[in-house]
Amino acid sequence: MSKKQVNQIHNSINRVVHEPVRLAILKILTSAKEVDFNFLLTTLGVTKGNLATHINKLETTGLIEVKKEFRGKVPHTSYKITKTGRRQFQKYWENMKALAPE
Amino acid sequence: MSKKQVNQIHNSINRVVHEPVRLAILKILTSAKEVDFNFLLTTLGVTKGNLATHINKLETTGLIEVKKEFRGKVPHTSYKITKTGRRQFQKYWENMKALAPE
DNA sequence: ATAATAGGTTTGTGGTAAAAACTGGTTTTT
DNA sequence: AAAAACCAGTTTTTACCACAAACCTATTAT
Repeated sequence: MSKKQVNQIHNSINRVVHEPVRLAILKILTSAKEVDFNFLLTTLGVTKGNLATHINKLETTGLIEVKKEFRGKVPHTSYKITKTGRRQFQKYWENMKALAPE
Repeated sequence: MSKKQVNQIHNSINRVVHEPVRLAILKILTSAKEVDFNFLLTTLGVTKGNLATHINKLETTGLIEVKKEFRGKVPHTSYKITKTGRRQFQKYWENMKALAPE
């Protein structure tokens, strides 16, 4: 392995994507049709506050889209990955491969 | 993808390994024969203090071994990955694969 | 009436990455 | 001889960030 190849690779790692809980959310969103707050909550096993924070981060950075609606009188929030999100998720993994074992 | 398969996967991610600079160090150490402080410094492009901290973390968690010697009167420090380090690096990537796109 | 659900926000704690400054010596340059 | 640069860090400071716990408003189920 040459110096150039490894040089600065850690700088290419997108920290927003890199966080494990957010990685899991993005992974789920790449394959699932519909995903709502409760599904993520039970699937990931995190606290509500923590989940809300991660979702917020993903939304404000444009990686996911949030849809809020009322089902009757009950609020219901669902999420989907954006085109940018999908691209960045792919790109993240391309960069990570440079740090994986051969 | 089933719920069970994703459930809690983010908890399996070893945070010591997960940090990009440390990932890069471990990647280098899996293939390089000899690696010293200066090589890492110039290759990674981080500050000395930052590098020393990461090295410390890797040493105290048993992932790398530090060898200090004098070359004449000049101190020289070199590093190698431990058996545990190699195993954990492998394991980390196995776990990460569950979060990668198909 | 009470508890549970839904989808959060706010607050507080602790950990951590990273840069900058400092250290104490050695070697090289001028 | 003095200055600059190298070696391998430690210490200090800054600033962010993950996570948990508590709180909130409203609705629905028992």
